[in-house]
Amino acid sequence: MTTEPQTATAPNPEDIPSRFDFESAEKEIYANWQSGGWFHAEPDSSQKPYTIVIPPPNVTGALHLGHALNNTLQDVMIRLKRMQGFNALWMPGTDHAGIATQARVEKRIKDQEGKSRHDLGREELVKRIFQWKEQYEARIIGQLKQMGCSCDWDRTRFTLDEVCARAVRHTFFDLFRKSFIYRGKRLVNWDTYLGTTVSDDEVENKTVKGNFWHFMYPVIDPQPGEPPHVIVATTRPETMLGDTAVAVHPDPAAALSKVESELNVKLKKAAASEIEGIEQQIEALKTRRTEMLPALEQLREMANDGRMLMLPLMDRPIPIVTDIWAKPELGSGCVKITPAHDPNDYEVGKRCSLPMINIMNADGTLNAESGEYQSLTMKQARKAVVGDLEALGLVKEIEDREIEMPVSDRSGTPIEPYLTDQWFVKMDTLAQSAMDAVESGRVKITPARYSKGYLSWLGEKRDWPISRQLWWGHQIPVWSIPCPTQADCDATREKVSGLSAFSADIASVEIETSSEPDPEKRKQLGLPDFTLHVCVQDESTELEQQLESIGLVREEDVLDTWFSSALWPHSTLGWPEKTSELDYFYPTSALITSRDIITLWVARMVIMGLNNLGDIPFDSVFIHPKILDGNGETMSKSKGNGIDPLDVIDKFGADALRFGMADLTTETQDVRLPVSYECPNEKCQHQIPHTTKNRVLPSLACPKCKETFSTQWAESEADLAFPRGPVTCERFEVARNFTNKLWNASRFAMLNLEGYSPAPIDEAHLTVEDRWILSRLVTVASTVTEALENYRFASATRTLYDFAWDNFCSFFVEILKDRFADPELRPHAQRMLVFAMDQLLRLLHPVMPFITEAIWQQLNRFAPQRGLESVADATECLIGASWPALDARWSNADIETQFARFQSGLGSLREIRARQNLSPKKEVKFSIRCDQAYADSLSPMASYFKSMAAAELTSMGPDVVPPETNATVASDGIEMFVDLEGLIDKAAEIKRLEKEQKKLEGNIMGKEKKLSNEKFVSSAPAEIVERERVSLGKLKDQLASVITALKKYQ
RNA sequence: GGGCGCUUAGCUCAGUUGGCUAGAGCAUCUCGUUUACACCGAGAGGGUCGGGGGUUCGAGUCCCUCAGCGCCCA
Repeated sequence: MTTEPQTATAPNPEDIPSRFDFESAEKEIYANWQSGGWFHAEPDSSQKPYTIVIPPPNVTGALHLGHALNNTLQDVMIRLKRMQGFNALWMPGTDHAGIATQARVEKRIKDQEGKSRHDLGREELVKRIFQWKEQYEARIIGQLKQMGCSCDWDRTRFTLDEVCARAVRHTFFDLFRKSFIYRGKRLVNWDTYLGTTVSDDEVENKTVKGNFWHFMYPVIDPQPGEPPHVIVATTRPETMLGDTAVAVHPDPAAALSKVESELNVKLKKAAASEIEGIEQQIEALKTRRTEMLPALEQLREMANDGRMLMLPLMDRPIPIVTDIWAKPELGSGCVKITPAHDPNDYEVGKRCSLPMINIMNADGTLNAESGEYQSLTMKQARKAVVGDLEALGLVKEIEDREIEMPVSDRSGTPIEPYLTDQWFVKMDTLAQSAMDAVESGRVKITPARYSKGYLSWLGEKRDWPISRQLWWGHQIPVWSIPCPTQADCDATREKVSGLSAFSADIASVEIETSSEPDPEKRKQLGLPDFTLHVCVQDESTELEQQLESIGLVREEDVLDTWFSSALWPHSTLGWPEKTSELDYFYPTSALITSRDIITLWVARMVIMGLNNLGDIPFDSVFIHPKILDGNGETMSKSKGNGIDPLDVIDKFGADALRFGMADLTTETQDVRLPVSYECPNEKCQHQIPHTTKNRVLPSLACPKCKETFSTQWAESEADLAFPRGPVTCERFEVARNFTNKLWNASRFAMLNLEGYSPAPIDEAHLTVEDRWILSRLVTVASTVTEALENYRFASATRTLYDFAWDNFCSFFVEILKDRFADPELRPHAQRMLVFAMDQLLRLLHPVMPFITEAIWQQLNRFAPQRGLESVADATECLIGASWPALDARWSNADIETQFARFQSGLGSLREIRARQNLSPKKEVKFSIRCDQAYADSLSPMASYFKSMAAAELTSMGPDVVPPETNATVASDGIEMFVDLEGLIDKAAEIKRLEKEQKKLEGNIMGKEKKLSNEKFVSSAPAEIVERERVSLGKLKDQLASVITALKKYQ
């Protein structure tokens, strides 16, 4: 059903700007999409769902180009699926990002007000962080909107909001009740500044200058022949206060031999430059064997005899133990063991059942266990300990040495290994379920190689430490009470179990047995035999008060951020409520993220989805490349090399940003994006490449024009007053130029659509180029669809770019110019142009939604009804249009070959024109000697040579006689003669022919060699051999023709 | 130490299962403002596919090895 055509009158060229004004268009278009409800999805059983949950950006700060990439790809998929008729939901939201955000806000408060979090208190700090969150959440969402992201904003979630909090409580309760959650001691990375644990991935190792101190520990009652001291070396002398043993290798001779043989193996393979160093090492080992081995073996015997050392300063007897951690090839061959303050020593402590003495308070000062050094900081203690040992004459040597120092990523302070109580999730069963999901193919990871890391990480089944000593996050819903004795424990348990919550099964109790096995020691340290923990499912003031009145106290710690992120695919859909959304949209369809959080996040979502719903969270995971800067470094906030996508949008437009992003999404794992500032001074516009220094400055001076400009980091009024220097990158220029090309193609259409009348096309009227563009459209549409559905984004963008520019603009539109000039051909030509544009716009929409929508609206003004075999009203918005589904019968290889002949002929003509330096207006005549079939296939396009190469085809066929003075081009079994009477530049022509001759001879030789190789002819597939033969024949014809032509001039 | 990548034109990258003369964009050079577009058009130059070995009729593509770079996990 169509209404009367209403074609707008043609605009004047000056009515349509020759550049797309993306700035104003983007805002308006986005607002229209939103008000049209296009982003919102409701469960609807008549449609298939397609769901993506956003990797929630951290509210730590603004988004950078890495996020732009991530979200572009998601929006491309969502828009594609929406057009394909799916009920597409893109679930948006943000992540509270525990430590990262708290650290950032704390630092800000410290800088601006000089206050610590303890000055503010928990409630006030959380309030402040919430204010920060509001600000950055708004900014992040604003950025996503400007990028064109079609998220269902009505459903926006935050990992700390009520819905998510409820999901967290229910999950925690469930795991607690299944006894998957426990509390235990663990050596953690302690940030003494923030007063919290930081995870391994938040620790950075720095190489700094330090010392290696050699101390002498006296032997208690040395027997005759025994040394009076044992020498140990350390880079952290202050930890000796917590030493509980000295270790020596159980078989030093064997250990030395092993090292030596390893060195010998290395020596054999070593490069010349390394040989000397390795030989020296082997020599040193030999010396060591003769000089030190007896002493080490003696120490080993002493250890076996249970001999003791006196720990200086503390006057504590400590044993000599044997453990493989002691390296006989290093230092004295003995190593001091501080189990509570060193990860390796901790393992030794566990192996040798050593006491673990914690000498540090949470704030980094020393505690009562360090005797008279109590309340010094670790740094002060170092000085004091070294000084005191020197006074005692127990320092043997101090070496200068470079040491690896772990530093907190968040605060920059050195990490102290620290033994504390932490909550854990038992991973064995849970991890196995997530491994099965990927191994069985229920969750498909693309590119497949990333499954390996996922599986091997899960395969370790290491328990997940989930407590963080922070205030920003989900507070652990556990109330605890120490029970000194079994009797206390039973009594408390009885009291607690009597509460109504227990009969309602919304609270659960667990008993923790003290980790200190020695009852005497427990008494000494005041440790209870048991601790009773109660976990409460839902927030309940009443129950909490009841528990507290019994004497239970709530755990202060909060949960690891990833705990709530792990629930994201179902918590956002309302779980644990049985919502219709959950029922309809879960499991989600795709998860698109970057590789650094495959284990931290992806694996845990699979675990939690399976645990909470018994189903995987998503069918498919796509891991996209990481964006590196021009120096090959990953973009991150801490480095300051992250680029605000809005900078790019301001300069190039959102479509260019998106196209650029999709275009660099190949299957590689990283991609470099060298960026520069552009001097905003109109007359200068100098490009200033980013360096490690200038990329973090709030303002800088242009080295060329010396004018100062501001950057994205500008905060002060003074900096903001300077003009903003945008960030540029070649990739986006290419993309921007592409949008402009598209804009102008549509501009051409608008200027030529007056009098457009919609009608189904008559196949009889289709020209070769019509059939060609239709055939190309079928191929391009299927290539793009297949590429996008398999996450090959760059392949899709390149196909589209080439098609739009090289096929559509450079040929189809160019040819149409001739046809528009002819009133008889015009109506059909208009319909073809309209149809081709319509299809192209649809194909480009997922990647470049704004400009395609803008052009669609214009096209709707001039050609509201369109179609190929039948005509229909176009949808009002492109976002809601259907994905192209052109009948495959339009695909036509013969037509494409036929058209390729025209293109090749045109190319030859243009090349000759350029070589001969003919002015564009100078018309030439040419003829083609070819068989009749070829002539017939080319003749429909003969007239186009005139407009596209200023060349007139005078004759074509088998009997063509070349003109006296001509330039000859032979290719594909034909000869083309360009009449150059009175025009020829002989030297140029000879040069061209000689070059051609050389090239042909080279190729012919290669092919002849190949074909004369009997093995090739007999082994290679027949079609390959045949292809080579045909190709050789043609090359020989061409060469003959070139030689004939050359002879004429020589 | 283990794992995963990368090395192709001056730069940034394509190159599905080995098979026509290894491609693109930018940059460079030449020509051109013809009424969609100079954010444009026409043309050109530029590569022993990191080195070495192997498998094969045939290797940028598969295998081994060496070198350099990056990331992840210890």
